[in-house]
Amino acid sequence: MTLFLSTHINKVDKKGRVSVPAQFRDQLVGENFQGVVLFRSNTQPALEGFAWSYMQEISRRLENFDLFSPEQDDLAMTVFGDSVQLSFDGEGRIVLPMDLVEFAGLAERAAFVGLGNKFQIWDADILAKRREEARRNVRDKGLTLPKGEAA
Amino acid sequence: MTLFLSTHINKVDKKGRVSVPAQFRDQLVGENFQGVVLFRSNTQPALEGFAWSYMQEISRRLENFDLFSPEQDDLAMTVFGDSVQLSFDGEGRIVLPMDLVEFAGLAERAAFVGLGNKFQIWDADILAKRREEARRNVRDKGLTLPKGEAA
DNA sequence: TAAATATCCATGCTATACCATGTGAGTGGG
DNA sequence: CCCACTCACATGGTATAGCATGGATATTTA
Repeated sequence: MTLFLSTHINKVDKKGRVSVPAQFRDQLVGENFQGVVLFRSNTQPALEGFAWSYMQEISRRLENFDLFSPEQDDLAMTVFGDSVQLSFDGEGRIVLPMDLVEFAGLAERAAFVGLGNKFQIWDADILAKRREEARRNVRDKGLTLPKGEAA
Repeated sequence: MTLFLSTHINKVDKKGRVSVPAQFRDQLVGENFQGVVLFRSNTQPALEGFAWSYMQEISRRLENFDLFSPEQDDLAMTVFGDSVQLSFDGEGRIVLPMDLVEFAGLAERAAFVGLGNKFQIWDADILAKRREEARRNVRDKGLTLPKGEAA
């Protein structure tokens, strides 16, 4: 079971290369494909990363839609068509395509945020603001975890 | 498992030749046939490409219909009759037939869009509009993947 | 024989695999 | 308890092989 935890900040060099945190890499050993799959978050200025095997799961779920339904077309195009397969180099780095760098507003520092079976990549500064906002929401609205359902 | 991911844009030369992205090529090469099977999309101005192995899967599913039933005939005719087999040249290129080029409105740049177990070929400019629409739909309608039955 | 199609050859570029260096944390010894 | 050493991880730079692309030549077909 892959489990991405905690937040790690690494540098993005001018070619878009960035080290995937070793803790995350360790979760991916034994995969057929030594690397990650990235695509744009639908709701946030961030990239979402998965193990390649997780894409198979997504592929299976997509088949639950009716074939030729507009919803299926839209999802398939955004999920698969917008995704990229990035393999590690010898040092465990990936190269982020330019358009994804722009989409996430990535500057020098990239923040890898573990979210269980997936992770996100944020620009560190944007994430800091976003975090502050989230904390405020939790405090103001008194959000709590319901018992039972949480994984 | 074949899994077509990401979008690649390649040039179409004046003879209709276009390189199939190497990433896709690796998944398309079978024992029987070195190439790709193309269809007209039923819903969009695009071509759909499948691996040879996927065609066998479709063939298997068709056998679930009664032999010689009108449904089987109709399906088989549209599915197989409209399909085109295109083999690679030494450099991994295919030659797109004129009628398919017209159908998809292909100009200079052809976009290969990975959609999981199949891929589509779009004119790059037309795709840009369509992709924008797909992203908007996913975001506004809050489309998500349905939960799978098994984890 | 001419046109259309397939095969072969040549080239520039870019992605990626490789090598080399810096740095910080953790450990063991003094 | 503190210091030094070591190792793993992050980071920067470079070279090479694969890939996309263009053109030329052989082969087939009408």
